[in-house]
Amino acid sequence: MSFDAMPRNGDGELPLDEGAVREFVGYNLKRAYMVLYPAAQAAVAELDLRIPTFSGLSVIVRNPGIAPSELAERLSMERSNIVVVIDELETRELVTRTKSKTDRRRFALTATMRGKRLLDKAVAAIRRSEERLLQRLTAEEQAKLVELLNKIEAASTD
Amino acid sequence: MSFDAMPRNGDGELPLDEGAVREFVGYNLKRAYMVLYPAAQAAVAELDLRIPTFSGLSVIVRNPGIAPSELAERLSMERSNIVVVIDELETRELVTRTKSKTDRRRFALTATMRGKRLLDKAVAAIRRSEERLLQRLTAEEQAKLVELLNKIEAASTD
DNA sequence: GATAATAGTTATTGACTATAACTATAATTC
DNA sequence: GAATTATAGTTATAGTCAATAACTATTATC
Repeated sequence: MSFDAMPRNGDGELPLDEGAVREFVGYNLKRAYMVLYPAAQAAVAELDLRIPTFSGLSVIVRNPGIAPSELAERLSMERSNIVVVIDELETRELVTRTKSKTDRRRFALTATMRGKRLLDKAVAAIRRSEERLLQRLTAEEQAKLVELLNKIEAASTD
Repeated sequence: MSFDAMPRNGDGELPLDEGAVREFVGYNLKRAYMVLYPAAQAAVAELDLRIPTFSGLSVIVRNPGIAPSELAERLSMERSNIVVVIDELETRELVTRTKSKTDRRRFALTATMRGKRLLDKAVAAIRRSEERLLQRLTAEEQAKLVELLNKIEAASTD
């Protein structure tokens, strides 16, 4: 059994149908992402960080000496775009960029003390933002969600 | 107990740490989205559709007579950006745009036969794409995932 | 009737992504 | 070991989508 869509009379009293998009996991994914992303953006903006810059910093802190190309791969970004991120991090003295001795094509990226401290603050800020927005999900649900998301991510190599 | 990050020697033999980003639901959301979105994009591209155009069409088909501003609201898009979508749909004769009689500021958008047929094809194409990429998830897992995503979306009004 | 609000439009900007072309170094192949 | 190929980083540029401001026409409100 199916219900035909009713023509709208322009007075806006009929509830809007969601459209076929709602059947897709991708659309639901995007809608949820569009809740968390702007919130995270606002959280790090207070520390004068953009999301890509924050992401770069977060990987460099945990991987002292990482090369830009490795960073790009890890974050699935183009090398050309990672350059801008690194420039920003270096200018703000959050990261140092030194020539590798074993391969002079490469740079070794290392977070400064200042970079580490700022990262800690940024992490805390995004945590607060997610805590607020994920209130309706239990810890188990959040874990389950991440597990399912990671299964999708893993499928990209299929 | 914590493990300090090991300095990298530049020979790339150490596995890269994920960085603090991975702790966030938002990051995992984005990574999964970045698997499904380009696939859906490629699927509808074969029908000469972009994702926003497809989304617009999908809502108009189910809501004959819908106004552009309602469409924008339903898809969480700016009115100014919806105009481009509608232009495209009208030019391709997938949708008709007629003045509302009760409120002459408004347009009434209605899908043509051609629009409905193209939507069916596009829906089928995205379905195939998602079926392939969501193979690792059971039907129950997919349902659970959407349920959790919708809880996040609902939190946007908090 | 004057004022404010809404619908649609246009132009423009910004953020992020993607591509191509280039230089330097290193790895390879003959 | 010289020539070729591949890799790392960079620059410039373009594309996509989202966001803002300013404008006109119409309707609603005071």
